[in-house]
Amino acid sequence: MFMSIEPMALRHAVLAALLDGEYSGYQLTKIFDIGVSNFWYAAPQQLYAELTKLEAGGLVTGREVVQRGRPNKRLFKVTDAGLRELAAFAATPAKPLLIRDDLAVKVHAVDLLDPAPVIEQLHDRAREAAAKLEVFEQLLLRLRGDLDEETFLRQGEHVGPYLSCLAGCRLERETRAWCLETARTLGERMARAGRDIS
Amino acid sequence: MFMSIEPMALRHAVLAALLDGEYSGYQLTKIFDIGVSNFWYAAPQQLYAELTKLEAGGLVTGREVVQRGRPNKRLFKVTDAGLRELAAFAATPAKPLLIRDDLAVKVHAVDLLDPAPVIEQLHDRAREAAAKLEVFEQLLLRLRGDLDEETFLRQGEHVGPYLSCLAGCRLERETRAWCLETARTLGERMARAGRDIS
DNA sequence: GAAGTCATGTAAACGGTTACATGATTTT
DNA sequence: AAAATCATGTAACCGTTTACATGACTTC
Repeated sequence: MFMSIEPMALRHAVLAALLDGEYSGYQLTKIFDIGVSNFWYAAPQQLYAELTKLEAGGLVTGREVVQRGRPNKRLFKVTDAGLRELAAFAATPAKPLLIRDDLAVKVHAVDLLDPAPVIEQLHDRAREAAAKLEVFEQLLLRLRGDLDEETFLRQGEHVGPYLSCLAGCRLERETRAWCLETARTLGERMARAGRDIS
Repeated sequence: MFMSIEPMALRHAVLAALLDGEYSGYQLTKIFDIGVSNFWYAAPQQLYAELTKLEAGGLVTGREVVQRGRPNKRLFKVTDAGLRELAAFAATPAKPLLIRDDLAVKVHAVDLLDPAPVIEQLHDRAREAAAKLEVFEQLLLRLRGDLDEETFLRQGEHVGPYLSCLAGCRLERETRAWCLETARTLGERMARAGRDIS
């Protein structure tokens, strides 16, 4: 059992991601790249390490799966103790969301810098956000099957992943919109400044 | 001078926050609580430590200000070397935004947990988002003075802080909306489940 | 033949958080 | 008299990131 009471945050994200089945460390890295990526980022190496710790703590169990033609893998699932841990976690007050955004720092300082590379990065980010948005929207379709959203949210059995994915959609949509607007604003200011010189 | 080339992320946020004047460590903690809080979180102790490192690296200079009735303070401003550092930072590709959200983890797992505390936390988060939104909107008003937004963005001199604040507004607005919607959905499902039992 | 995927780790360095520590002044 | 604000730090711990390491099989 774990002695520590509070921090250690990745742990709960891993438990939540494992709730709907058995996955290997490698498969988890894929899940963290897509389905969970809207609320948690983790590097692959973190996941392998975390699974080892969770297994040592009895919150997940692993079983070896022998494969032909491929390396063997270990599939993990959440134990009863793991579920209790998640329940305890869910009942304690959430910490406010902590943001740290490189690109916003650059925009904040843009008046004293060359705006061109910042504009380029805003377009990059907008493209990434659009791509993620598409992935999330596909995921929503898959999750709700042939029901429309309202019906699914009222009557579906597993709405958690759907609801968290909706948050991801909102974030990506706004990110895309802000990046494009900001890039346009900075671009127009650049154009004007160029004209003023010539 | 700093030897390391890339990570060390707080540093750039501090430089960006210091661009519009001289501030003490204590004042910086206030700025990180408000104006910068839409793209970076830092604990007070981090800021004191970071200022010390930045000064040792020549990226900021501090000057002692003797005060009566209050402890003396040190005011810091960005040096030319600091500005060059920021410029170099702004020109390198931004890392994708990394998210880690406790509350979304809980929502993701909510189907197997007691939804009541999660709903409560969603309301808490919605309230916080609304409060932050108000602060940001006041900040926007202050920043653009008596110009309307469009005119200010075209002709204003310092639009960086305004643009980054717009991102904060978008985020808080969506956060509030998602939290309230999600809380309502979960609440209605709870009510139905309660009726089904009785 | 090269690139990509499946599969899992270790170790070192870096960054962030929490707890502790101090002390004067101002406001309630 | 107590609480809040101004003002700055140290030390220990925890969590995250990066670099390194390995190897078979599959697809282009």
